[in-house]
Amino acid sequence: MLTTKQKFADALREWVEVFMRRSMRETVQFWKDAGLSMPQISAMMRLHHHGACGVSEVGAHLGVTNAAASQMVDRLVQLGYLERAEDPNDRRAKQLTLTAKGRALVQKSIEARRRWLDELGAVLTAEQQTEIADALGSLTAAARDLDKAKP
Amino acid sequence: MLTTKQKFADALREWVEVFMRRSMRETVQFWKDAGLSMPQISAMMRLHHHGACGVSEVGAHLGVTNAAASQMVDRLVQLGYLERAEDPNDRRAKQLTLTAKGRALVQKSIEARRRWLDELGAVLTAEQQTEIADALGSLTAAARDLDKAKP
DNA sequence: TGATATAGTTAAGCAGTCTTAACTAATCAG
DNA sequence: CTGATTAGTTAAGACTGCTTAACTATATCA
Repeated sequence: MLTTKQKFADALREWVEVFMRRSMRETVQFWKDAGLSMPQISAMMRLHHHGACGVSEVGAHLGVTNAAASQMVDRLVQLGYLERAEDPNDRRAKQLTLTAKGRALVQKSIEARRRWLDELGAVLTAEQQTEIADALGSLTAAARDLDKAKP
Repeated sequence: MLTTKQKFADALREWVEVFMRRSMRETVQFWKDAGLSMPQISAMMRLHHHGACGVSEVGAHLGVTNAAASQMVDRLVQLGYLERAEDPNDRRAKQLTLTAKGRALVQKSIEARRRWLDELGAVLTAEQQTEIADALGSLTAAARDLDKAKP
């Protein structure tokens, strides 16, 4: 018989198969339509979620050298999605932030996914929706804790 | 005040966001270490989940031209991850399949994500795990229904 | 049979990503 | 102050990924 742990892992694995493949593909497609690549998306998402940071942090996040990060940031600045200002505390460092244009694009990408998720609500009862919302709340909290523990 | 529907949508959106960021980053990193890129991953995953198919199907899946798909497939064949055989029913078409080497790599990537999911289970109580498993079950079923209705 | 459509390949060209190596400029440690 | 470290940039070179356009070979239709 299956243990609680195994059932949990199986449910999660199945969910990943159905959802992730769809969501990942759609997301990449959205950004490709906007003329941006995976690394560029990752960089902008990093800034959206973690706020301003330096060039090396972006590089570390993507697992590339500072040189690569610098070049990529430069392209995003040219395109008007990022702003690259001098850090007032350390004049060697730069503070990267999303411009209004950058924030708008991130927002649009999030909206696009939301529309698909909304369709799901339509085929579930109110009771199911409440249960699922609660369960996913714990799951999200657990994932965030794990991220904090070892980012 | 938030409606049931809104709470549901928010919980789902948040979870997808947290999971996507983490999973996408880790997956891409894993394959980069193996010397492969996102499109190459997608192509191999497509073959893993849907079985053998032709070059154009891979292209359609990735949203690129046949020429691009053909070139990419060629690289994967050179690297020994894919096999490109003639379709016996239609000699114009090719049947792409994963080689043993290709299957091994896909398996290793799936294992890598499973480890993270295990960690997630470790910080949740048995009760929470059961609730979440149930919730994800309904969610996955609903998503499959939706896919059948309009694929 | 002959015209047309389909599956895939090849070539040329452009842009993005990445690396290493050499460099500038600012900060820090002694 | 001097030397070492740190943040970031720049340049050269290799490679991927993509596109369009031209091409081969097979299949289908009338």
